[in-house]
Amino acid sequence: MSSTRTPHVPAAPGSASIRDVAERAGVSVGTVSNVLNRPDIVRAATVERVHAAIRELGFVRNDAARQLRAGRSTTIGLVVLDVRNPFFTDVARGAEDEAAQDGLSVVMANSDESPEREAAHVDYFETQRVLGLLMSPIGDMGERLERLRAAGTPAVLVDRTAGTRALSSVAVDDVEGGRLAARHLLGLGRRRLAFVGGPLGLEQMRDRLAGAREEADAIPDARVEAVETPGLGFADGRRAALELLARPAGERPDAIFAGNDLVAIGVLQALMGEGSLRVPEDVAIVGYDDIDFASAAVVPLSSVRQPRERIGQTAVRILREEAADPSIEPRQVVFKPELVVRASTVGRG
Amino acid sequence: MSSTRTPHVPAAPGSASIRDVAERAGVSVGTVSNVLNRPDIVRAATVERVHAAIRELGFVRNDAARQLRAGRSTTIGLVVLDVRNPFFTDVARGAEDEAAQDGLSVVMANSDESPEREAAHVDYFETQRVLGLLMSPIGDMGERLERLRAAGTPAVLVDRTAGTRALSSVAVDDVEGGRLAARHLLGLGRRRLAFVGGPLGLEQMRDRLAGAREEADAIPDARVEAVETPGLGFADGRRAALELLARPAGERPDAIFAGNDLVAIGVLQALMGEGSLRVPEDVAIVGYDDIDFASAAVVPLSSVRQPRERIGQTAVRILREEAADPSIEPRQVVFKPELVVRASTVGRG
DNA sequence: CTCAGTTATTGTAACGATTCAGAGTGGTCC
DNA sequence: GGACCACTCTGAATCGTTACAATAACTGAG
Repeated sequence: MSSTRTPHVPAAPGSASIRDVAERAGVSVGTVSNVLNRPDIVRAATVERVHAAIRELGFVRNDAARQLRAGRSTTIGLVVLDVRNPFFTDVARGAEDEAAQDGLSVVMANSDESPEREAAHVDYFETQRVLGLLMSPIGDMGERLERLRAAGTPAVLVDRTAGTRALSSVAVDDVEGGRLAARHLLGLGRRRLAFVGGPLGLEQMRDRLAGAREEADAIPDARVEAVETPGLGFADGRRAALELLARPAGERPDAIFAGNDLVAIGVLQALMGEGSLRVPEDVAIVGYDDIDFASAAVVPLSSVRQPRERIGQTAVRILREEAADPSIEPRQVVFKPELVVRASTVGRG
Repeated sequence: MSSTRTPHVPAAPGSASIRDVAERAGVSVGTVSNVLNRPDIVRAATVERVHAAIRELGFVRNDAARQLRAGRSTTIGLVVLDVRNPFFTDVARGAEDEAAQDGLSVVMANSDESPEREAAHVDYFETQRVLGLLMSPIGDMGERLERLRAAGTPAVLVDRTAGTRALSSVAVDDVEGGRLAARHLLGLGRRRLAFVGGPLGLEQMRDRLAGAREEADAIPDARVEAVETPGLGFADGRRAALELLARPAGERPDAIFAGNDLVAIGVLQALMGEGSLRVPEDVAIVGYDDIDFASAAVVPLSSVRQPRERIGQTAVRILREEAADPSIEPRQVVFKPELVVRASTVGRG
């Protein structure tokens, strides 16, 4: 062996390994690794020499090897329903900030409300042996995620309460959000409410609707009609609003509670544009999420705000704990939403 | 050695390795690997036996080990300026679809227009030894990307022409886009155009403005005034529009060309809302990007469309070629934009 | 001068998948 | 019956990093 020691080629430009660094600095690979991971146990002069070699060779740690050895990566996978939705980007931001404190990274994948894409992303993250998964699932992932958890990859549901006690989740009380919105509208004297959002297959949507109905049921002549949309985009809101406009004026709702702000803005524009209705005089509108757009809409939008960044932060914190100790009990955290009142319900001043 | 052969523990639930699979199926690890990678050279019965073992053990390939051996990952890193911008998510979509054809994955990172975050993401992807990088850089990444390329990690600039011949890029001809928009507005008889967008430090913005001016210069009494905004959001458009509204009516432009659709929608809302102006009668508006919102605005927006998904596709295709053959010449692809005419310039019907 | 006790460094065995030279089997052809 | 081929499969080496036991070099204490 020692007679045929490999010359270990000069190494392509940027692909120096720890071994090249060791050779250059005149130390062993173990020492280089120590400089990288526990510099405190290495003599200062040696640390300096190794750093010099690293700089000269442009050495960059190979994370694949590191992971292989460690068994786990230091990346957290985040699968969101829709990257375009500011709600999720804010959650992502909160998660990233929290993760960065521990030197963890967050990478984002977009399922775009497609169960197939979602499954593909989870597959990918599984092969990557990510530290854990943060997800707002579209399909029924419960069983799969429990299996993953058992296999050492914890998952935390985001913006969804776990259907099972076996998984952690960080969500916002959507029933309460629905109550807040409806209570506000009812308090303004509106009686014919419509909930515009969907698909109602989404738990969040069902809960918001249920909360609203709960409030309306407490008032004799009040009711909440459900206008289901296939998605939660801008265009879905428009379409739903056009449907409502097609009705005789007397049968239209006098208040609309939208499944999210994008839908609300779509509704708003269609009602004011095509419908020439006045908001809030003819119809009051409450959105959900309180995205930036909400306050900047033609008529600033009243909306139910969720602590988005805190959701991301909390989810990462739980994930970290579960990754460190798999036997820990799953936790379900539920935040309270908050109503932000603007001109779309109370007019000016 | 053979006397002390490791019992190789039953393996924790989901963490079976290729070795466990081999043992279970009664074949060698090499065969399992072949079943995974070149099933055609393995006897059908063996393939079936191995697959059964895989299913029984819930085996999932460890990508870190795979990468380590291969030297490169099969993941493409995508760093975008702003995940919320539908332009980038569409580019991402195009990239993902193209990549998926080759079994490659795309992961997205958001620099949020911060050079620090951008650098951190590039660092991360570098340690990951990604197959390549797709990015719309904010800071001056030229030098760094050239070094990465030399080290075997090609990068393709997206939505930006490379400042250097040493890097590939896929962009859209923004000067032409500016020409299209201005030509259209001038053709409608408008003479006092305003370009609303910015910051003008962004190459894209300068080019669009330059294209518009080029057209206007060909017509005696036409001119294009630049109204610079600090960013490209909704609110930036609103603010700029309010400024214009503050002027005496005679000094207001009769047509506005916005740096992107978000700005255009902000302008639109402020002009119609606060300003009570009619669009397009009093002021015609052309946006840029043709995002979904554009066609769904209060007044559907005329806009300059860029082939977003094709940009992503093309970028991946170039990246793949460069990854396969590092000596290949960098290419600069420039697509032509296209004008989509809607009610914000030509009114109804 | 030896021995214990630090402190700094080395060398090597993993981690899991892939690759590739080689071995075993069976069939065909002369 | 031997040579040759095709087809399957095996087993070991390898990728770059980390952890850990072993060693080396020194410092005082007795």
